[in-house]
Amino acid sequence: MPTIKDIARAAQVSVATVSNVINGKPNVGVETRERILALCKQMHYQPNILARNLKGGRTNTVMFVFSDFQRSFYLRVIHGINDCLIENHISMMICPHTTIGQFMKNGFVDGIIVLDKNISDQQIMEAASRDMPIVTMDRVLDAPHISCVVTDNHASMHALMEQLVQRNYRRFHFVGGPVHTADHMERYETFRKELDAHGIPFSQTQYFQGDYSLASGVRAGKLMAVSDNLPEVVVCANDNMAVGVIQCFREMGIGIPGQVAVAGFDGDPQPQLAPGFLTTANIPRYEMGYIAAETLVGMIQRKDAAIVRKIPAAVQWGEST
Amino acid sequence: MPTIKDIARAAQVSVATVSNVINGKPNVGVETRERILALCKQMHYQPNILARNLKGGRTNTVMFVFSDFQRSFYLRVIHGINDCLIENHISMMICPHTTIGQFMKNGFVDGIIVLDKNISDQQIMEAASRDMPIVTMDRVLDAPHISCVVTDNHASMHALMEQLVQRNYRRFHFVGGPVHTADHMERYETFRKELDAHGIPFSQTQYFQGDYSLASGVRAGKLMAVSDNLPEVVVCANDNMAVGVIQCFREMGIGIPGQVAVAGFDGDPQPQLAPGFLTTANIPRYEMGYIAAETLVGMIQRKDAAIVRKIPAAVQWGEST
DNA sequence: CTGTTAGCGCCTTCAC
DNA sequence: GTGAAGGCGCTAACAG
Repeated sequence: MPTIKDIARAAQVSVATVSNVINGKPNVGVETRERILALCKQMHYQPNILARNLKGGRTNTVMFVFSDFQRSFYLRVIHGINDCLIENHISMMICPHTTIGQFMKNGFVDGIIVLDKNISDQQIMEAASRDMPIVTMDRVLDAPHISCVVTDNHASMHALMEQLVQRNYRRFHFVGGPVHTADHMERYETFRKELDAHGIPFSQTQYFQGDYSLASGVRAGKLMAVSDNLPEVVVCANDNMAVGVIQCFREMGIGIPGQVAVAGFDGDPQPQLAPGFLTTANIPRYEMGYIAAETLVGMIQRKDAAIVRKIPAAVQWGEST
Repeated sequence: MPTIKDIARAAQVSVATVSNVINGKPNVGVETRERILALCKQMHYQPNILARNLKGGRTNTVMFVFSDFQRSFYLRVIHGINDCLIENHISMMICPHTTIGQFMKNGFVDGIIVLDKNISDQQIMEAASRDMPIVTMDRVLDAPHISCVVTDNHASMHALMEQLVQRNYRRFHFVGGPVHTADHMERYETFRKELDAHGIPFSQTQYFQGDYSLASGVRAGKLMAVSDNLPEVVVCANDNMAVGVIQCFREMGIGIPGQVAVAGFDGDPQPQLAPGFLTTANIPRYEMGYIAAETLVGMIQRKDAAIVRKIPAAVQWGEST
């Protein structure tokens, strides 16, 4: 690999001049510039990013912190991030939470996208406090250099409920996720608010506690069935639990949507169900990745201020309702 | 961020001594070493990777070249790679084929894993010729610094056929992929060989040309059905086509496996089918990623010679046969 | 317009 | 056992 020195020698100029040409500085004569450019091409010169960065420049690399390789829909997030970064000629580095230390700290990357619950809020804040632009996904943090991209649970649940009410569903059950999670709280809150808005009553006997797992959906379904407490429609805080409810009902011979309708929330492919069967709020994973990357690039290149972007999930109507 | 200089100043020693301590050189007094180590911890010192590499060291970073974010099973490959790299304290950089240029060339990464058909053999060879350790996946290249990790189509098809024959299937159809692809050729070749080995005849009327797409599977199925040319079992060069065949048969009221059995090859989740329904050769994506990374790490750290690793896919018996 | 100089943070001789 | 000096490839500040 030729270095800037080799080019300088070949062109009979100083390295500074070559550097100026490469970086598009105007202070170089036309013929000198052309000559150097030609040489660069001819010798296949590639500036060394490491050396360049050592001097405080940019690495044109963004880090994506992410560990959950079990959930295949995350590939869509990565895809979105990647597409945006490609357009901006930026590279992506994927790091699991275990190895971020060395990179967060020494300017190896220009910015960070965090979608990893193993990272504490504090770690993120700390990195941001060193002027590192950061975008968090699925988590909201209030700090100067931290932008956030999250699902708009309110708008999404609102839209879903509007459609359900419009189709004349009146007796609702709700299967909730872990009570302390933001997703659960926001989804449940809006669910209740919508019922109130339409004057539909709701009591504690209509609420079932789950934990986002399929098994907890099955449990909830069983509980409804054995206590002969069937609603017109079951709204679940996520798809997994909805699938559990459906499986349970099917096994017990309860018709869907004939006897009970079921709706979920997430929109990721459910191998146990026919595609498009489940009515759900479809979180746009690809788009959220793209938007996260776009936001980060703005912060890096244009010093954009931190911003919280709430992305609504479109209602995807299926046969389950 | 403190630099080595800051540590040296705080410890009242020269930077060289600090450097020696950090790099585990023996030529430092015990108490000096301890004092410096303590200081490093206390000041949260992190050596700057960029500067370190400038001097020809390692970046401890591996590049994974990959573009096909449509196929979700690739997440499993990434997972495998990632797990192996974590164990070796190496970071992973994911680059689409569009941005590899700058990285392949200037020692920004210690090695490369390529799983991207958009990269030409020649590009890979060229990078390898500069002493860059490379592992290709799903493609075999014969060059000094290039190892390869591929599916063992022969062994896998062999195993699949053995089981089919053992279950007394005798009349086989085959739906092939694009004839020039290595996967098709190897799978078909072994398919034929197995038939021969068991004295089972096969004629051109039993071969159907597909292109790995679901649609081509449907076409093949239709062709068999309308020409009243149904076998006991249809072996497909991949799962997609098998799903097509199955869909077609179902629509035409042909029982599976009652009238015709169907087997595929790949083992990736098929949203149209119940999980575990299709009999197939299950390619271990995670493991292949892991092995690819492991191989690369060996080449980087232990200067292992290039090697071709063929990974067999386990037969996964389902209800379709 | 072009060249000289001085670092960026670290590591590697080579003295002492 | 420790330190001083030089250099990796590049850029920025300043001279000329």
